[in-house]
Amino acid sequence: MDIDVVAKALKELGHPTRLSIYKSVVRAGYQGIAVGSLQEKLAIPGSTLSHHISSLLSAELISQRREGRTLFCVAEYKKLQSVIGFLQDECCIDENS
Amino acid sequence: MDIDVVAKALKELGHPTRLSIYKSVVRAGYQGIAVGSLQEKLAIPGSTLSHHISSLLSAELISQRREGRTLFCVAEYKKLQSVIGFLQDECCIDENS
DNA sequence: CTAAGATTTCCAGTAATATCGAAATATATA
DNA sequence: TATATATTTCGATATTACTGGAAATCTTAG
Repeated sequence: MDIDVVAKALKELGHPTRLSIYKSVVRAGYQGIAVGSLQEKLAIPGSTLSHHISSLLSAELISQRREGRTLFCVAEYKKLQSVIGFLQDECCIDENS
Repeated sequence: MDIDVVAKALKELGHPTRLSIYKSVVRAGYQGIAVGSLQEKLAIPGSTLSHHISSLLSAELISQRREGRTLFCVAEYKKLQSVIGFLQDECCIDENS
């Protein structure tokens, strides 16, 4: 996995509010969680929330699914796995270098 | 582990140059790698490198050890482990919430 | 077709981050 | 002590990010 892609993902996770959002989305499972529910749960203005969601989308950490007027945010679990994989594989101790 | 602490660590890792620095430091093992070696290896100006190293230090992702005039950067492996742990534990699927 | 609900985009102000040359500091060596 | 080496701090600038109110969009329901 490309280091720039990993850095991008880590960067977007590296903000307290966004990390909270992401945590809520992940814990919501495969069905996801509505944007409105996130707003209620985290008590932040809609526009601010929307910006943060865009950031997470831009890193492909989450995706969205529409159901009527409601947009659900769903975690891209594979992305998180590959980021964790990078940290474990590329950033491990190597006595030969 | 506090979410703000994790976010801080992720934020500092979320920059391509810093992630490269961190990767080199981690792979250098417990002996660490000299600041000068990092500069040579990554070909960036000393002042820029120094700022990035400060960022990593501020997140306690690395520490330093002096040997004569040379400063070695050493990875704080426990920190990485706890960040990975957070992502795996706090950000796992939970069907009951 | 109009109104209401859900979410985003626009806009603007403010704050934080990134970059790097030059000067300063710290440490060792002659 | 003078000099060389290693690294940081200063200072200045450019860029990017964060925040949130207001307006716009998109979608469904009446």
